[in-house]
Amino acid sequence: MHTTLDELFSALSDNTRRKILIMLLEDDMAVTDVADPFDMSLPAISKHLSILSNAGLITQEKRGRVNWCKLEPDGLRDASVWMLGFGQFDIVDIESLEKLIETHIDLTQAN
Amino acid sequence: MHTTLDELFSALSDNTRRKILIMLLEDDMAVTDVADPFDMSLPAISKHLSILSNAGLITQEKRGRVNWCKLEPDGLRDASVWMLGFGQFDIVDIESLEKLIETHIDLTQAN
DNA sequence: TCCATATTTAACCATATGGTTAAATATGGA
DNA sequence: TCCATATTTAACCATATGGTTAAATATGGA
Repeated sequence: MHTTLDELFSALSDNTRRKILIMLLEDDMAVTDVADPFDMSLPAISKHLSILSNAGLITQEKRGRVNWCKLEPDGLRDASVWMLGFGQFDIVDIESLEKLIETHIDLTQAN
Repeated sequence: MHTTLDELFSALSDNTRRKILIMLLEDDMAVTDVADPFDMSLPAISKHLSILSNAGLITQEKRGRVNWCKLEPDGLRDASVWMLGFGQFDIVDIESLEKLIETHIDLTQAN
């Protein structure tokens, strides 16, 4: 799925959508369940979800009546590649990056 | 300068603005010079620049008639912290990250 | 002093965005 | 078959966004 950086960053520029992404980090969710914590109508959430889909940040799979929303792990890739490729590598200090890498390696080896 | 993630991602969601940031990676520039490569009016560029300022991605310093635009190195920090903290660490594969870190360390030691 | 240069501000416009409510659609289950 | 549940679509609305041109502002320099 080819999406533009415009779509990606724009999808990320809304706090509701960022919260949804974080919720989906836990587990796949039905649209109704995604909507639950928000003080907002179901159609509004439905629209946010299609924006996230179009940006490649989630996928949706309809099983029966339920449309399951699933985080798309590679969705952020283009955005982060842009940011890293941007060259301002100090965006995160080296130390915490190395810590993250170690964590990642640990997790990998735990599998 | 406290800016929201909304402002940050939203500022990054426009290709003109991303191009401007990359231009400023080279060197500080006057507003007129920033505008030059774009097929767009000066006021339009001026607006883009204030959006980038408000998002904390650049700073502007007026010297004489000229308003110098300068990349704000830490501007991307909050956005990238969000993306990394998001947990999907595979956004960039470990290998290229390590390569980047090495490059960075080389550059640091070259100073 | 007066013109040129650099930039922003004002007023405007078309389209996008993020929300609403009401209606439509599709599936599940008694 | 018929109602309930899950979700989307349609129509609408207010405000934001990204552009325009014309005018205003401020500084530099002859």
